[in-house]
Amino acid sequence: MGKIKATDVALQEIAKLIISHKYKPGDRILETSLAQELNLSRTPIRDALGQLLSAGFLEKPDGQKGYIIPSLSPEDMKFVFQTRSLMEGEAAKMAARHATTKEIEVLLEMNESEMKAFYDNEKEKYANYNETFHLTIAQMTKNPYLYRLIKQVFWRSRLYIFFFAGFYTLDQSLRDFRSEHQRLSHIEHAKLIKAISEHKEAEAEQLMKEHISNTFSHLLNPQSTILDINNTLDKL
Amino acid sequence: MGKIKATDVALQEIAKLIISHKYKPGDRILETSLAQELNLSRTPIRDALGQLLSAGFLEKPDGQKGYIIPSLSPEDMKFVFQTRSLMEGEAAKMAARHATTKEIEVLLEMNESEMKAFYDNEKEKYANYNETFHLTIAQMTKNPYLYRLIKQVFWRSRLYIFFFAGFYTLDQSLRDFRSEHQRLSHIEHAKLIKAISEHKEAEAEQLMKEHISNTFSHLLNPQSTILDINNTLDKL
DNA sequence: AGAATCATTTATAAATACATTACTGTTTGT
DNA sequence: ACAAACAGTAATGTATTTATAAATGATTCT
Repeated sequence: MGKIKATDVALQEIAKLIISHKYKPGDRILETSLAQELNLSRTPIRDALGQLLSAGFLEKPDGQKGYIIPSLSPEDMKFVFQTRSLMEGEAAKMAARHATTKEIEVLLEMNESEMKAFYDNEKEKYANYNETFHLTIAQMTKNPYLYRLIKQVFWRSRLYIFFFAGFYTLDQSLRDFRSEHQRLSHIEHAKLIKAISEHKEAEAEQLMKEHISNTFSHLLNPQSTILDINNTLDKL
Repeated sequence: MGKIKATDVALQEIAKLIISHKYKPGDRILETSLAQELNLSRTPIRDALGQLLSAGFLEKPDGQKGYIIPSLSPEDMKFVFQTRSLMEGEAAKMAARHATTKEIEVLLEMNESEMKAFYDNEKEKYANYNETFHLTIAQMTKNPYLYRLIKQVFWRSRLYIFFFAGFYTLDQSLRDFRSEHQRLSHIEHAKLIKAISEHKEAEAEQLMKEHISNTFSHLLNPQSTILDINNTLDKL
């Protein structure tokens, strides 16, 4: 039977600790303390930290002990989203090229659920559907390497999404504030699906790049209405 | 003092075992046997295998024991080089945008050494300079994520280079055969450096993509003269 | 007081030991 | 003869121990 491995438990839990702001950017994380906190031996913790490291979710200062949560900065954020734009733009293009009716259906269903989660104000769900959407398109390239790499940067970008978009934020006022300005990401998704289903490669690529650029601008500056069609990322 | 860690030793040694064809694509690798072979405990071996896994140099079949050397196929190879083309193409463009005189100098020196290694028929050195060249350009983007991902795919592509280009091949006749048809990669590098130093972004991108495409075609079919300017990868 | 040195504590790297799961070969039943 | 089932073996997952390196804090010296 499928048994859950301690390593995977550790992975989930560590990610959760970061997402829930228990550990913040800049903080040091130690194997030992985590092992205690999660009631596991250091081995699975080590494995999990290793994975998070290679996923770019953590960093290891060399010659020093422990791991650190990467500190977030607008510049770093720019790099992350720039990379996403390049890779996911290409992915959208390839998806548009090869998309089957079955795949389109899946995307449409996903978009439905996403919309529902949005109107029900279920942010965590919304975030999860968002991830699934982006990764599904990455998978539609049929290129396993592209998929793998996109997944990595996407994970890295989640750090920004979680810290700046106010999921799980303890500060309720900030939370409310952000909600009001939440972007209508799913609408952009819908447009993208349309372009993909019509096999319009260039358009799909363009829409994806704009979408990612919009996410970027909005995270940086939530009150701004997203109107700039020109790729914000390119201007930086 | 700087002390060499057992994990790093393991990394080097395992890579060497693969490169030297002691383990071939499709083979299963076991922690235990490696530990014995390298006279190390399982812990550093585990760490090293984990790193090679996330670098795409190994795969882990789930529900099964051991790691496997990914089996090589033209299709898989296409995916690898397609991804390299996308990412390194962009890298070349960005490098052309930001290149400083100092950086150009470094590239030129590298190209010199590369040329020398070629004429001295020092294949291993030649391969190493090649890697350094590509990764240096990736670094010139200043985007750490792009760099990291490029490094990963590059490593994956090395499997093909090592198995198909006849470095370290035990079969001497194959080795000789390949040598005669060795590509003048460094000449393409030189052209690329020129474009970068003149800040011709589009040209640099194009040259890099062609270069990677040429490498691909040549590995697939060594006797072919490389003349097709049209991107072979795009046609597949 | 402030810097430098040393001793102590704490954390990691590596090795080992134990528990669990996948693999192998044999046997048994049809 | 072939498949299913079982037992035994070997490899992995996890825990623990040991050895080494880093961080901390006290102490001394200037």
